[in-house]
Amino acid sequence: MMARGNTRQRIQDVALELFVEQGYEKTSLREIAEKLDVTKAALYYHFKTKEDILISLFRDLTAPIDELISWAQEQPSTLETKQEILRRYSEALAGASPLFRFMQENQGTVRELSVGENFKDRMFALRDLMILPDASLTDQVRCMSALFTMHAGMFVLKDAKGDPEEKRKAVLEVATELVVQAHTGVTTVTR
Amino acid sequence: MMARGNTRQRIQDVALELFVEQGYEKTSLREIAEKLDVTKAALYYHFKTKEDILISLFRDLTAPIDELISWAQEQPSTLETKQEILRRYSEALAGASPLFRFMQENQGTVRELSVGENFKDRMFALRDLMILPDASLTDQVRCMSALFTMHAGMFVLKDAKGDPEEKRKAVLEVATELVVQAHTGVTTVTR
Amino acid sequence: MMARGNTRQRIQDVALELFVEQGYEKTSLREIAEKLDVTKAALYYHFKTKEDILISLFRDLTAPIDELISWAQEQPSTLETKQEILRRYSEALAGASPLFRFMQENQGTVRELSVGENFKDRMFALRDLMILPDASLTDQVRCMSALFTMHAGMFVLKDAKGDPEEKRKAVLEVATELVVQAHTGVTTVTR
Amino acid sequence: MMARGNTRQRIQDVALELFVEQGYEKTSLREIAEKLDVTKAALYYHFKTKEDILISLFRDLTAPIDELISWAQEQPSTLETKQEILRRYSEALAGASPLFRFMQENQGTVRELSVGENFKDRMFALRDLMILPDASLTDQVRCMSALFTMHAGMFVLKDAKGDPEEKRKAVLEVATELVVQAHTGVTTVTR
DNA sequence: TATGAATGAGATTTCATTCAT
DNA sequence: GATGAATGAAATCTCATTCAT
Repeated sequence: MMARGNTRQRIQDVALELFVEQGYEKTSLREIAEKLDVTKAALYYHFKTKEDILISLFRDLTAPIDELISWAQEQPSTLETKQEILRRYSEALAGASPLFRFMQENQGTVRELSVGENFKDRMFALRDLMILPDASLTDQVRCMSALFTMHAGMFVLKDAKGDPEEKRKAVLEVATELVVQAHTGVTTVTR
Repeated sequence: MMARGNTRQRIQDVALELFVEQGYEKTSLREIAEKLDVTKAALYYHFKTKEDILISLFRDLTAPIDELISWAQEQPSTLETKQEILRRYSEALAGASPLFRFMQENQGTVRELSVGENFKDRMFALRDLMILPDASLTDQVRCMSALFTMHAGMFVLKDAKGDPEEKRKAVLEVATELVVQAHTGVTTVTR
Repeated sequence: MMARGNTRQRIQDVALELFVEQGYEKTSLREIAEKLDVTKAALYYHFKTKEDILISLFRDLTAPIDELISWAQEQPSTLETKQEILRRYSEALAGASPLFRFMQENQGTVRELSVGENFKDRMFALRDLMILPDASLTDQVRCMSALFTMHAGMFVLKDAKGDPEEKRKAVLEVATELVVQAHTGVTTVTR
Repeated sequence: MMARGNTRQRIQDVALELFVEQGYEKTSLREIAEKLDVTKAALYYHFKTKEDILISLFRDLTAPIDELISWAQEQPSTLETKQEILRRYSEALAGASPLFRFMQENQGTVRELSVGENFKDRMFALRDLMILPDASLTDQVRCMSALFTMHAGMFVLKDAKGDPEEKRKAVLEVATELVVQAHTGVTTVTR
């Protein structure tokens, strides 16, 4: 009989780990339960359904992004604000990177989960904060690209050599440049 | 009773449609069979397993990319070559966009399928063709970002207004700029 | 937080309500507990098992019937006695009509519960009190029919218009006539 | 490997037997499958859900009753018609008596199944055919009682001694008398 | 008096797959 | 080329029940 009281948290941890590793659909509750050395029924004491575990995981991710969005919506829509958004977003991503990787790799599955909508909404909100309404198509692509560079960058560079913090900086730099360029039509020459 | 003989093709079409819409795991053979108005057993006459259907779909996607890669490997590693790679890649993507979207949204699931490895290999080959071995971290990010911009661009801009061909051009333009910048340290000012 | 001490009673009330509405099997302890805003474990403080709740409910129903039966067994087996039995039975039924309805609609489930036997025994005892041992088959049917008319009448006429007390009287009248007829071979002409 | 082709029918037979014996809820598909020596999955080849098995069983019961109802609706609403209805109903019941007993004993469970409504509708249709719209409350009870006498009679007299056909006749006789009485105000003296 | 946490057993259902015809 | 019938494995989920606190 081991120390309890943290079971809910432990379920979340193990579930996230397995969801990331194998995908949501391929991870069974049996697997989660076995890894925790509890019964399947115990999972149902803490979460109403399998999807519920996922949802609870998402709340932890979306909270910081929600904060970021509402902060941003109160700022003037200047280039400086946008640079700050990217900076903060970069940190939020780094802080929840496994979940984010899961998100990225399971879009298809997650799409029809109730949580999917929520996430999409966040992405669109962010996009609207980055984009200039009357910008050229090319500049709009730049802004989207800035966001996606940050998403992708996180785990694409995972197997590249180098310090993670340095890599994050490099990704942020490229993303920032894209936004600057979308706003000013020039780029800071970086060498 | 209509003339058949094209069942294999029809299976592929319906399967792709459903895989894209719902994901691979969530699509059952029953569903595919019902939509085709044949029995599940009929599917097994044409394909050895469910995964086999997926693999057959991938061959159609990977073939053009393989051609692109082997063509590129015989070219000199110049900026012009890379620009041409992006141009050709853009077209390959546009030609198989549903499958590509499926790929993107089901990375997690597809990863452990035999087909997953194949795809990853292609991506790495492409990356190696775009990147300069001794480039700065930032420039490497730019090259990756160029590739991902193209992936994302396809379906992120799906709901944006405007002609698809124009959008493709805009995406290609931004991607090209990123690569140019990674190679020369400057950007073509686009206005 | 309101003053308690009546929890046992409240459990019985809610359980009866749900058992009647959904059947015994389909009603879970979770449901009962939730409706009472206590935990399932609390139910187990008051009752040893789920079946125990049912049994406790039955005691309230069977007590008046038991009284009726033992009273009847001490009376002479005359037509007047039988009419009085029906009269009293009618009142007992009216007083516990939800439970009776449950009984009626869940015979199948209740049959193998220990409580089932008890109930059947009561029914047979009543039948033996109503029937003449050497009566014709037809007259025996009349006596059974009298009893069942009363059971059914209660809730079959539920959606019919009219005052419940009047309906009870009408049912009792028909039942009484059946017994009279079984005993005398004639019927009181009622118009 | 035994002779097949009749599996669907065998499932229905075994299911009815167990449903009658233990109730619908308490009968598991495992049990049915085991008794048939097939796997649970085989049941799902023939029926979409557990409820579906029940529904299929009901169709066999309701068909003759439906015929009876539509025949009756085309007849003049005379006493003779009503006597004929009872006669035919008696036969229909005798022909499907296990199913009917199940129905009677599982009203609670069956009520919310889609099949429940159907059944209720039939009962109401029959009632409307038997009842005189402007009859006294007592006469209405007599008509309902006639119907219920027949339902109950079937299996209440099961353990009584005597030939089933004779018992059926006796039940029919009592039911008929009730209807006659409701229509004429007198009873045929039967001795 | 009650709760929080958990269990063991079992329910219904779904799936990919097989094979004789 | 295809079907009808079935299987074995596993999935999600529910339930009555227990027990330390």
